[in-house]
Amino acid sequence: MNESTHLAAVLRPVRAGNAFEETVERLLQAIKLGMVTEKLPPERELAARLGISRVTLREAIRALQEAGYLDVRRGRYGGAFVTYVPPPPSQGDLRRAVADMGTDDLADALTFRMAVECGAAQVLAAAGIDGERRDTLRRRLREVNSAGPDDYRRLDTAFHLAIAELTGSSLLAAACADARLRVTDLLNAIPVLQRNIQHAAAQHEAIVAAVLAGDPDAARRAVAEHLEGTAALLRGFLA
Amino acid sequence: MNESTHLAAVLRPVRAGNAFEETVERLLQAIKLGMVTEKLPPERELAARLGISRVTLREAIRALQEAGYLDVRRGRYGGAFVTYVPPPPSQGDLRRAVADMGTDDLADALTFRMAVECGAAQVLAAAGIDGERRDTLRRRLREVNSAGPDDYRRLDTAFHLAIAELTGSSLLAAACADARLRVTDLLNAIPVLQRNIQHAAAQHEAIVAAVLAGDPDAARRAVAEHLEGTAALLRGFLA
DNA sequence: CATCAATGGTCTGACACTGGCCCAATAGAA
DNA sequence: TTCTATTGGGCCAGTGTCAGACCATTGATG
Repeated sequence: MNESTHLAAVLRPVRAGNAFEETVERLLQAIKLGMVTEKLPPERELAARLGISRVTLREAIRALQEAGYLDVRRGRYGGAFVTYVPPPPSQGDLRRAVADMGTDDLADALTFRMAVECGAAQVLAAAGIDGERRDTLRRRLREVNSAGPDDYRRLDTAFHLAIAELTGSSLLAAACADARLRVTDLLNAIPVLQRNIQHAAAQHEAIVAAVLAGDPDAARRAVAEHLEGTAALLRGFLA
Repeated sequence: MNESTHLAAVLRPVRAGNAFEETVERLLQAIKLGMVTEKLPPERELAARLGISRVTLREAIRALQEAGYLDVRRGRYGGAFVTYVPPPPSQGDLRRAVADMGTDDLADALTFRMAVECGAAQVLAAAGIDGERRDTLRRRLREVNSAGPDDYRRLDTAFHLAIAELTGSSLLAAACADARLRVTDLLNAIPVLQRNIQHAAAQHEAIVAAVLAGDPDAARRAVAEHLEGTAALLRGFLA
């Protein structure tokens, strides 16, 4: 194994696609994750946030509009309104989603998610968090644990992301968001069963308890167990 | 805290800069990390790897040539030869590097690195590795632990990256490479003391032992301790 | 009803980036 | 010496992207 082994990690493609494609992807994920429930920010603001021109953003919005995800209205109090509602889960969708990304990429994504989420929980537990942030974490926990099937995925995402964000590292938050994005389609394709929610709730409790107790090992273990459960659920529906 | 809190993580800039800038950055990092010690791959191949046009790549190479990092020669057996040699560490360089990135970004980078590297070690330990990969890991360990001050940083990078790569997740490998890149300039600015090398060597041994033993908690703890040591070293030189 | 502020819609000139093609130089091979 | 494969160097036409300015529409407000 010579030096070129590591080169792959550094000399990888500089950009994933053109600006238009990446923008469509981003917006689609924001919508599917339920992070934008009403309407998108104004074009000018959104373009600035995404670091692209308004023209490119508008092309992406138009594509999503034509695909039925958005309803764009002009005039004051207008905007790009989200019309997307998650489709009912089906095994067919799951298999298609897996086929779309390939089994290698699936393993990659699950491994990546395991690493960054465990890392985030561990860091947060090790650093300790102050009163206000403790409240935030507890609130997220309450929200996801009291969610109904419709809101569950969205609030689960919010909970997991909150852990990364509370570390104060935007790089870590971005990595966790990215990891979650990569499995969104898969999770959306499997049904949300009350039994699974309750099982996950106990694990969420354990994660929060470990973080609040400042126990990095316990936090790591709790997250690992939780994500293992999710992965097992996926495998179950695929088998 | 409404839904918009999480938006920051998803509606972040789509691209970090233009293709030229990103390419210069990539190549510079590959050079500084010592991953390219002799010469770069041919322009045509490199452009394909980086997913950019040859024109853009050539501009980046010319910039690095003018900055004294490369020596470009034409004709068969020509190419872009690396002329860069790491400058002697100095406190001034360190302070400048810190000032360049800002203290917030520094904390962000250190936190990010802690999370992803701990996550990688944990995942690798949990998954277990076969004979061939065990040998790879052991070889990397031997190399870094027997390195002299000149080669130390390069082989240390190789060792840390090997852990991420052995998980088989290219996303994770990329994240770890990215994390390392963000602290390269800082590490290059602090002197490599024999005492520090020996201290780190013991920690590297502990990491490998935990991974080979399949003990995720121990692996996590060993990496955390190691990176804490590095962070403390940085703080010490800054104080 | 007239006005206004916020928002999407459109256009233009400039620059960045691409893909492809051919030229120039170089060192080894014949 | 001559040939040849490999590599960097240069150029061009086409497309993507940008920044900014201006137009069009809308619903609230006075």
